[in-house]
Amino acid sequence: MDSAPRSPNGFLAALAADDFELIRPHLRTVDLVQETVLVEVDETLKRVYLPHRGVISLIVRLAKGEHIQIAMIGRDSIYGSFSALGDSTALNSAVVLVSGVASALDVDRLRAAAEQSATLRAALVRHGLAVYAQIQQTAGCNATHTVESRLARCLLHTHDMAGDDELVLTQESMAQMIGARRNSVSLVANTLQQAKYIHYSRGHLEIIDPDGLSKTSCECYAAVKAHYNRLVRPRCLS
Amino acid sequence: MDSAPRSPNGFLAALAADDFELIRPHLRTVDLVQETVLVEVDETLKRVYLPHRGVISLIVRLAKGEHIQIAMIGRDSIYGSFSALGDSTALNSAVVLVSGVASALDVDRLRAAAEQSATLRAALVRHGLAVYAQIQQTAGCNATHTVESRLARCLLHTHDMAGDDELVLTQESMAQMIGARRNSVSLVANTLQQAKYIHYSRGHLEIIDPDGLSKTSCECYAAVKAHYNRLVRPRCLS
DNA sequence: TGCTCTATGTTAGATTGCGTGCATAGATAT
DNA sequence: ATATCTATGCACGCAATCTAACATAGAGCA
Repeated sequence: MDSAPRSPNGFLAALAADDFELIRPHLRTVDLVQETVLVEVDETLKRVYLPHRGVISLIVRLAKGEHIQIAMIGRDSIYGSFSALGDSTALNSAVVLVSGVASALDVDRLRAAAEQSATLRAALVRHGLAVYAQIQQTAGCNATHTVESRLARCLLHTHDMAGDDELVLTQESMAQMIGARRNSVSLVANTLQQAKYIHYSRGHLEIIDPDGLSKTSCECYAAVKAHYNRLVRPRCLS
Repeated sequence: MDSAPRSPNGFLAALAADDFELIRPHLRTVDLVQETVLVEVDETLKRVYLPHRGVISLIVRLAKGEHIQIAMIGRDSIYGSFSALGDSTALNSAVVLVSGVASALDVDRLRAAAEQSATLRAALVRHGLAVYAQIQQTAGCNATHTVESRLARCLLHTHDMAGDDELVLTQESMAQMIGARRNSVSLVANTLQQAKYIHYSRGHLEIIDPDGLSKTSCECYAAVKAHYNRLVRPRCLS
């Protein structure tokens, strides 16, 4: 019970031994390279991804070329859980936000395994719901909260998901994540830096004071964390 | 094939005969009364709902007492599909937005049936994903689109979901749906009325020109419709 | 009929964030 | 060292929306 985790990915580590055996032979390790598009909306998802390090960003592309981030997948979770349970047409686009490493697995293999195991299906549903919880909170947050709150929230989430204090992120990409303009982000990022919550320079961002960021963030950070704790019991959102 | 539909609810009507038989004995008809809270976030969902008429609104409650609508469930779909597949703790609150009638079914019964039938599970996943698609579009929409576009989109969706041109809806409730203030809604609702797209009076709203509303609406309406058509093949979002 | 409540209309000022453009400075290449 | 590129800082005007308050008019009730 207190042995080292079988996998650095939370989804895999929490699986029952039987379920893990069903998919273990098919796992491949892949690099997650920042900016790589894993899948676009309406394409068929071929592989699910289980990050060990790094973050996958789920985004909705809008008509004017904007792309709004709706959720993030990190080392605690899996991208593509619902695809394995049913329809493998991607509902959104997935892009690597922070470089890292992941296990990858053919959707068909995972689907076959899920058809054999109710507990595996249950795990996939729970992880899918954790993403669902993120998305609904994003919807509420985007409707009413300020750019400053949303940025703080987003940085906290990224920090948790990546499990690393240093992130490679420009203000431009942060702006796209929260659906704001770059100059608006520049302003509030400056404020956060002066408050010593973060430090950044030319695309390198360091989270110095997560508690400080929490104060600036809206309640959405805590709300998502609570859902995650119940559904996924993550290591990084402890 | 061209017989009358077995049920006025799209989810039930599209089920294979075997799957329908699994749950038919447990269906109960219930009234959906406007403003009724079906479940609050973090409560255990007892029953799933399959509207024949009327609309159920899924909302996220935020810290300052706001409640933002993230999706709607109408006569084509089911509220609680994911609860039956896995975790039955509600991730959001569900409130009756437009009065009507629904079939209701104990979550436990549906879960038991789903455990016996892979095709039933697949249908539940597809309907759950249709809601997921709504929520992610709401997230993007709330981030960047104007109150006017969002209101037009929301009215079109409600119109489709309810399958009725006349809705009982105040400007206050519309405002809460899209996460805006009542006076902002008053302004744009006025514009829409002058354009002869809608007519309203003291809580009674009539959709006169859906095509006109489509022009005012952002692309999010069409995007959700496309996902629905693929996943659910609804009758009302033809 | 008159009273009251609720839904809607309207206004004014404040604020947030956008659109645009440009300046600056660190990083990289030559 | 110089040039160039990219990330960031910043400023100005503008549009959308919020906050707050008040006016009005149907609807229902006494």
